[in-house]
Amino acid sequence: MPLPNAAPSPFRSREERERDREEKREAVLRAAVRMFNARGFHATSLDDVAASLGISKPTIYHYLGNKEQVLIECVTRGLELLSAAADTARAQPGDGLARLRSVLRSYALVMMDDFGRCVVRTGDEFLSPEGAALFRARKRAIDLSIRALIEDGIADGSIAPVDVRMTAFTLAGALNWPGRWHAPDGPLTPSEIANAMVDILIGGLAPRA
Amino acid sequence: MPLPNAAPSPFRSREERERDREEKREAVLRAAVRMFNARGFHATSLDDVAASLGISKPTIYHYLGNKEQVLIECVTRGLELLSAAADTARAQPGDGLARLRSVLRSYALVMMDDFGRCVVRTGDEFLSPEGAALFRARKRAIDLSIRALIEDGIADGSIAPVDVRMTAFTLAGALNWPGRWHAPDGPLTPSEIANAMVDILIGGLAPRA
DNA sequence: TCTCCTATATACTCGTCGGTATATTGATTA
DNA sequence: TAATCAATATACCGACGAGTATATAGGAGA
Repeated sequence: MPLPNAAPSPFRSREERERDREEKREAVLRAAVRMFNARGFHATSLDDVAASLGISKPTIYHYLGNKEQVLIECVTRGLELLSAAADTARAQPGDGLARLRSVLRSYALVMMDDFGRCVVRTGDEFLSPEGAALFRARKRAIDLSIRALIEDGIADGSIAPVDVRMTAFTLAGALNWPGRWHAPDGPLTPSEIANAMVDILIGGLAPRA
Repeated sequence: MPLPNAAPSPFRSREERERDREEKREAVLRAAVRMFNARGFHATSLDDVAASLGISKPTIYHYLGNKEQVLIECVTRGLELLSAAADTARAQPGDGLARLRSVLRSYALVMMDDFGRCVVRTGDEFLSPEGAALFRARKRAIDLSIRALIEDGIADGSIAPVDVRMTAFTLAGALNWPGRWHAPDGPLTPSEIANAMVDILIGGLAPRA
């Protein structure tokens, strides 16, 4: 076992080196997604991303294959957050409406995260046909999760008998939007925004009789 | 006065020439907006647009100043459709909720039009700072229109006492979304989609007691 | 008729950017 | 210690695409 207060060795073990590498990869991704979100994918050059990290472009290519792959990794992370939100909330107790509410809230929060934002700001047109197909498939899976939850709610009577497909589109559309306009330094916290939006969507506008 | 059935003269008067010019300008804009929507602004070259009309790039420059101006004219047309929708529906009779419903419906329909789509697909990041400022100002005006309508409805009791700002964001977000996913050849007509979405937004998901 | 304007094309410039070839340095391993 | 591999840089290539210089052809007006 190591001595207490042992000076950190400059010699890295195999696992340490692998961890370093992973860390650098992540740093590239984080820098890239921020710039993609701020300026748009096509308007961001990998030279810019590299410069923002104080490195050079070939270093990025050392960690990631090409520009599209950088984008795909970013959206993939966002999609994973979204899927995780859907899956965990779905496994919770409560009636359909309560579980849907929970999913919607998490979904909205992800949309105010850098990687979540990237999902909604990345149109199919930025990806190669194969990339776009994968992207659509993963979004579709999330959509189906939400639909399933709505169906549950209708079945147990906690949700009104709405058109499931259109409802899922409408909810997702509304909750995607903060990905485009929300500024992290605004007066409202993501949590407040998520709560407010979900309440409006669940309750509607017409006054309750 | 002209003879009945006069053969159309190949010699154009001044007004005819001006009308011709306007028509060609419009044709360029229509071709451009379709391509921008399909492939994205940056991925569409003016050579592509020109080719789709069977003309050459300098001809586009003859009618429009530069690529950004082409985009600005496209979004402007979309924004005008949106403003018109808001203004005409707002002047109609009925309580706040009824008028809001009418605006939302029109808004959704515009989002399934080429120029309306362009508004929602064009991020600020595609525009120069001045262009973006103008764009934001016009979107803000539309947002304020919708907020005013919501306030009217709350005042007359036809709308529940919701948070006006967040509600406007939520509604607009939901209705913007068809601009990104709606395909003109889908099974549902724009009118059906608009109706379904507006019903969901107005009524909410929770069953009425 | 001579000139000017409009509409259009061809052919070019020039900057940007994705991607790569290659060199270097230092640590790892046989 | 020699060979190898990881990490990084500099310098380059090639494509693409916005925008322009310039030519032409024909109608409009003086």
